[in-house]
Amino acid sequence: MATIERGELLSKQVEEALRERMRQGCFSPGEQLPPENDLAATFGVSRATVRAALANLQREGTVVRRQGAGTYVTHAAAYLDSRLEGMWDCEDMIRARGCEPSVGWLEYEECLPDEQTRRKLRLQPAENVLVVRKVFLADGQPVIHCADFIPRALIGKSFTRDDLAKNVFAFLEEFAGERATYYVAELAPTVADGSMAQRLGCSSGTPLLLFDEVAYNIKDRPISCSLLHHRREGVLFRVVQSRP
Amino acid sequence: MATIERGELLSKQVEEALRERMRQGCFSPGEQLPPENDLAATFGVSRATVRAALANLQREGTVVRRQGAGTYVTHAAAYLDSRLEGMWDCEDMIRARGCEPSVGWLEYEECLPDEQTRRKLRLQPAENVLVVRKVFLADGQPVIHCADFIPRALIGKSFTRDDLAKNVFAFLEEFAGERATYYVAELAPTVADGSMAQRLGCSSGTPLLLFDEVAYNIKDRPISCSLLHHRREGVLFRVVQSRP
DNA sequence: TAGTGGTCTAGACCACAAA
DNA sequence: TTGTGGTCTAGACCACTAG
Repeated sequence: MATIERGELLSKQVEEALRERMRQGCFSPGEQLPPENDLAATFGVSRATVRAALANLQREGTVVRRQGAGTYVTHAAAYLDSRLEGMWDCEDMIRARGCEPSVGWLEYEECLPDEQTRRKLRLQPAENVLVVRKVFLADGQPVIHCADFIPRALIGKSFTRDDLAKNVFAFLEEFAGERATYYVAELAPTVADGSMAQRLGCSSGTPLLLFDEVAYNIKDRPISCSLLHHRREGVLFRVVQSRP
Repeated sequence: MATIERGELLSKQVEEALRERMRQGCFSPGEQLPPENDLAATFGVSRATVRAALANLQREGTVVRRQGAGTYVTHAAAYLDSRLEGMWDCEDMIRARGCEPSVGWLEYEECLPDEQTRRKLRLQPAENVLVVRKVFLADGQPVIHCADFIPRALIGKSFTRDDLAKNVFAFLEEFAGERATYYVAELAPTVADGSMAQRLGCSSGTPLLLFDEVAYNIKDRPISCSLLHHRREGVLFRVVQSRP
């Protein structure tokens, strides 16, 4: 029943097989999973491979494990789509809520960054940045205001306005040959000011969730920073914490 | 130089040893770490053990790894204290920002929960909850308003007002014999209304970050839920995302 | 005491990146 | 081509929980 094949990652296949069974209700929330040795025998893989799969499920909160007691299914599996973890793209976030994403407005300019941006990107005083501002719509309703700042010097190829509608990380890979390996985001609550309210189609004073992010390449060099303002109705952020 | 001993978790010791060297500047941000085989030989452990240690460092964003290229130190190690991950306690959050935590105000009551709370805790219609409301201070300044909801039936021992000043998870372990194994939190921006503003010593309309949390025990039963309102100045939440 | 998950080893092979 | 990290195995022993 496992249909585990060589080729794909074995642990990923085991993980997906377990996930699928949970979706089908074969294992229900609160129930205990078979022991690792049984699973290893069932799938025809080593116990270490099963453990890798279970570790992934545990990290995302789908199962809870306790030494001596067993592995139990949680009902958190239902929340998997709205996780804060692994979010790299505004349009994916919107899709995760079951809406159709689009870009409703876009403008860009090349200019000298303000002091804070300059420091975040570790730029020399006279270095320019490309600033891209957009509003993302979910089923036609504005939900996210995004401002991306990219060091001008990184951009090696010429681009068009359409290229800027892409995710900043995709843009960086294509036009700067830079890959973001990690980012650091700071979360803060804020309220919409006049221009933000106008662009997001809400009234001034509406609460917004601000993500202040800086992305780095493998060499730990900052390659972009972004300010993302999320409307409360637009995106739901969930955090699942589990402990041993 | 490693001083790895039997007894403690080997992988934890390796992890700490590497962390310590990074703190001492022995490995600086942007630098490459020695290959896994070298580290294994240096510490006198197997490569799998080294990999477990590196996986932990990678997950928290302290290092970035790429197949074929190597393992690199990031500068994100400096942010380790303000992580959203692993936050289970308001006072710890406040300490993480270098402030002294205290409880500035506390009130509690036993009552019937509203419909939303009842559903979150999966309670029968007539079941009571213990509601505890407190305000946490950071160096004397109010920063977090916390409301905890605990099913009354879970509480087996009698308690005093002082017991309620504790972390809800510590309270549950002591007075209900229940351990929280994971929680699900939803983040949302909001603004202070009249009473909230008064308790938090801010003006009405001040932006706040709301955590709407539900905690579960190992059997996937909800054992408490909480509404946490954070002032922007009070707590800094950072999220570090890394990708393979 | 039996059975569970947690840790560790030694070795193998593969995929990928850089010189 | 060389060296890196990524995956997988088979087996061992330990720590904890429950009956």
